[in-house]
Amino acid sequence: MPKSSKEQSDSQQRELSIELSAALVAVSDEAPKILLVRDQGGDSATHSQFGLPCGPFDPIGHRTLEEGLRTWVREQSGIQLGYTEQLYTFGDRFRDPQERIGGPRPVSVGYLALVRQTDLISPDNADWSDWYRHFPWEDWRLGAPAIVSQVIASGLKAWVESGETRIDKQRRRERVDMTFGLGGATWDNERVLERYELLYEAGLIAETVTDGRARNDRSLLQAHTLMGAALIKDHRRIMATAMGRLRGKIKYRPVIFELMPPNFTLYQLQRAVEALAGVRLHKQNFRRLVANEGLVEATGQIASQTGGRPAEFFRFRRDVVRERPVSGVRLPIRPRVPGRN
Amino acid sequence: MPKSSKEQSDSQQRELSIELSAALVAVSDEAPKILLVRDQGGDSATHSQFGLPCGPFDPIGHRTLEEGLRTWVREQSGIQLGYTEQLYTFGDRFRDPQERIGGPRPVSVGYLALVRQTDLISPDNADWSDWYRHFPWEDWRLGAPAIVSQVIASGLKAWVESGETRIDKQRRRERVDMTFGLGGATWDNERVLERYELLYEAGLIAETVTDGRARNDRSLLQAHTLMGAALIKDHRRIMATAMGRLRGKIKYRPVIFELMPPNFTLYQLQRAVEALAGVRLHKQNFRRLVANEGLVEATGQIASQTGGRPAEFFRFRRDVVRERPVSGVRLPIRPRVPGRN
DNA sequence: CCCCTTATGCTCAATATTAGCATAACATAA
DNA sequence: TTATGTTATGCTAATATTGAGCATAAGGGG
Repeated sequence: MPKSSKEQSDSQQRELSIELSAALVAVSDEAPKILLVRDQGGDSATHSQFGLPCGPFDPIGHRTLEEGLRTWVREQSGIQLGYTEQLYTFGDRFRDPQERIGGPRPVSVGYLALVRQTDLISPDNADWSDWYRHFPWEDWRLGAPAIVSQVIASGLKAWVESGETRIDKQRRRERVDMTFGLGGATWDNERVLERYELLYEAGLIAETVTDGRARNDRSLLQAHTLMGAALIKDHRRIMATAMGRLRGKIKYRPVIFELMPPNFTLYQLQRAVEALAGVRLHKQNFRRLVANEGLVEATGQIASQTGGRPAEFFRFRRDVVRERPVSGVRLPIRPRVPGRN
Repeated sequence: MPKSSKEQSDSQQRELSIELSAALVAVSDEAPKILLVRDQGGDSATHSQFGLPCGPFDPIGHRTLEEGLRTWVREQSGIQLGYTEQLYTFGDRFRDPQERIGGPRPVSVGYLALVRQTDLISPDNADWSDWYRHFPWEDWRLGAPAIVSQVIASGLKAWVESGETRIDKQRRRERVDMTFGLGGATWDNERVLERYELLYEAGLIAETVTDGRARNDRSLLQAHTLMGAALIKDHRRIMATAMGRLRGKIKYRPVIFELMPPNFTLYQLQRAVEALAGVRLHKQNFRRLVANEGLVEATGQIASQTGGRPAEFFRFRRDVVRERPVSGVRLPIRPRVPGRN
């Protein structure tokens, strides 16, 4: 049996600190948005100065972790959080490059928070950023993104080839195929985190560089720019976790309505789902699903607006939640080649 | 804007410690099992001396949270963990009654770990306990458990009535109906945590008492005994989280095979799923689903054993995971009244 | 009024699911 | 040896759910 680690820990645990970080997600202009704040310290290592709202957990002042999070978000962005859900606790060593140069060992608890379109005023010091600016390979609404076939596939191929042994290469290839839907596999829109971590391991994104490699390689920098905007620390990883979770959750819980204004047309609803899921849906089937689940009810009001027949406004039926175990919005996915509806 | 909490936290964060706890789950004898270890300190407040394997996270000695967890589990039970997944991080104040009398503020990261039947030797100082001994209301394999209609329904009714306002009572009733499938709602086997927390709030289980109420009320003690065996700290809450997650997960990921021996009959597989899900399934449909998903392949070997026609042994097809986004084992639920198969 | 756009109703075929029926292959008791 | 009980396994009819698309309605702008 291994030596107990108790003695060590008692004396040295002081190094510990818990950081609370929030991925605030909203949808507007048919794009998923994430709230970023400018980092006071800056983080020259990744050339990024933006990150998620975050702050240390205060065991005295904060009654719960979530309360601490709410406080920090309010302070940094002025936003009062609504729907909030814990994502994951990250504690790997050297997550934050600061740690190498003597900073404290960070453990960070990531949260997903949903913000309604109507509340979407950009606060001081913070900005709503298009989610796909940081994950350009995740948007399949117009078909397979160019960056997958042009940059990622080849980059990952090189990584596969750089495997030590035959077995190793084999395993790498399988992992690549599965996570990126290459080699005949299908693209699973929920595997956002797995894809991010694979790109990280393969050295294809900016964050990897902070773990040692040359920082001045021009072509590398250029490639990394293509691969989406990085954030401080491991905040892009938290974003990936958030979006993966959200993509999964909209399918089996009616969380999408946390992002919608009180009244919306079915098409607006569909657009919001599409923005998050990163795929286009079949319109008629989508409305049938939503209607059959009894998720919405007509308000009687008619939309005044955009070219075409006016649509009716609907609202979320809060009662369904009480009635029965209610599922979210399944995804009647459309064929790759965009057709009429 | 509220006063920044930064100043406070810098000086007083020392109080912080992170505890790693693992819910090790296995299935044997058609019952889900959980590994409990005897608590050195004891916890007179809840009359329980058993808890999950756990220990403090050591930022120096542990490279990752999960590694720390593995170390602690190995030390306390001798078990080398296989499939492991992080559940949730609990940080509410006064989770642990020790805290009231000056103990440190605990933040605890809970994990779910799956242990294969074959590896099921009960280690020193630890025991595999029937999961339903701690959650007797969760087992619906033989229909609605008596405890729900006889003890819980009435207890929760009293709690509903003790609501302050009309609105308050109304809300309580809705919550009760939804989580326990009363008043026409359907029982959702995944809501294990919600049910536990509701019982906790309503004061129907032993853990509640540590938050203030009389400890010597005889009828109360008796009622609490009926309501399943408690554990130290908030370990029963972590158990609830684990089982809820697992019940959800077996439906969409093939995790059930992490609990099975390499070869098994389809009925053994079904029994394992039933044990976890807490419901009985339709046999023929179950095997069709498993077969259609391509999750298993026949080994050719025939079971020698129990009364009836011998069954064929199957094994998990590891390749499916590579082939496509593979779902778990959906639950073709059988009617309440036990019938033939 | 024609044409473009979006909204909405509806159908048809392909699959999946639910609930059983029926038969096979063993063990054991009459 | 046969009847009976038990579990395994194949198969089917009735429903429900999906996927794909046709068709019509109802606006706006030339």
